[in-house]
Amino acid sequence: MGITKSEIFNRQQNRLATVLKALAHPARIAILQHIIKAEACICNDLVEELGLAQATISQHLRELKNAGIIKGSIEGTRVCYCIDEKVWVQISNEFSGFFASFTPVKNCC
Amino acid sequence: MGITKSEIFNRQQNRLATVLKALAHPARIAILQHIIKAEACICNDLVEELGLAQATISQHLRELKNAGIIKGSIEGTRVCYCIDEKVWVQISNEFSGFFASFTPVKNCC
DNA sequence: AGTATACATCGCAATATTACGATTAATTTA
DNA sequence: TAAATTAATCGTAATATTGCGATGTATACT
Repeated sequence: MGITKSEIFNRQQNRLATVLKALAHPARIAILQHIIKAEACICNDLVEELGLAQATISQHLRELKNAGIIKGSIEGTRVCYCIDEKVWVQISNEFSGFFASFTPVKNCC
Repeated sequence: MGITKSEIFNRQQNRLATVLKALAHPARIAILQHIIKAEACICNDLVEELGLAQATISQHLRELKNAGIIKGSIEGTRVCYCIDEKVWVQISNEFSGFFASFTPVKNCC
């Protein structure tokens, strides 16, 4: 099949999985780290920084943007990307909530 | 191509991406939530709980196991799965570190 | 021994992802 | 206006993922 059966899972599970998928690629991790490090925004620098083709970087940026993690604003011929603070905090909280939901048990394995 | 160029990213980026990928599916999120909720371990219950075929659940469990997130111990004809506490904490810390690395800036977008 | 139970694995079909060259669109500079 | 710059999109090839039926394997029950 190859198609995820989203309808059998709840909204939270699908949402979490979607965000995780957006983050689940080394190039996209690297892109986010660079955006964070550069403090300000980025664009074509990433192509030189990462050593991937421009089309590939653009595709990764689109995925991050679709997930709402980053946002871009047009500045002349360039596009300035940066972290969407609101979403970042929200995701961060969802994640800590998820990880905090587990508390070690002794009676198993 | 369809193949990720892992060699151009560092160990941390690849590691983070791998773990994220293992978590990035609603079925695997649901499996983890069920294991956590049931406190003890699980096995065939997941097939009835989630409504996916046994082969499919088994495949998802293998991915979680490969990522080190869960571990299973054989108990007769059954296999008891549970969260690997050590790895869970480690991942949790890596994630909070990653999210904490961003601090809001004003001069952009 | 023979049957039942619980999982893992194989093989397949449908679909998604990754990467890139080529092209297009918009803006800036000469 | 022409050329240059920047980035999005299209099309395509290679590969990965998702899901399942069928089959294999190991242990438990009778």
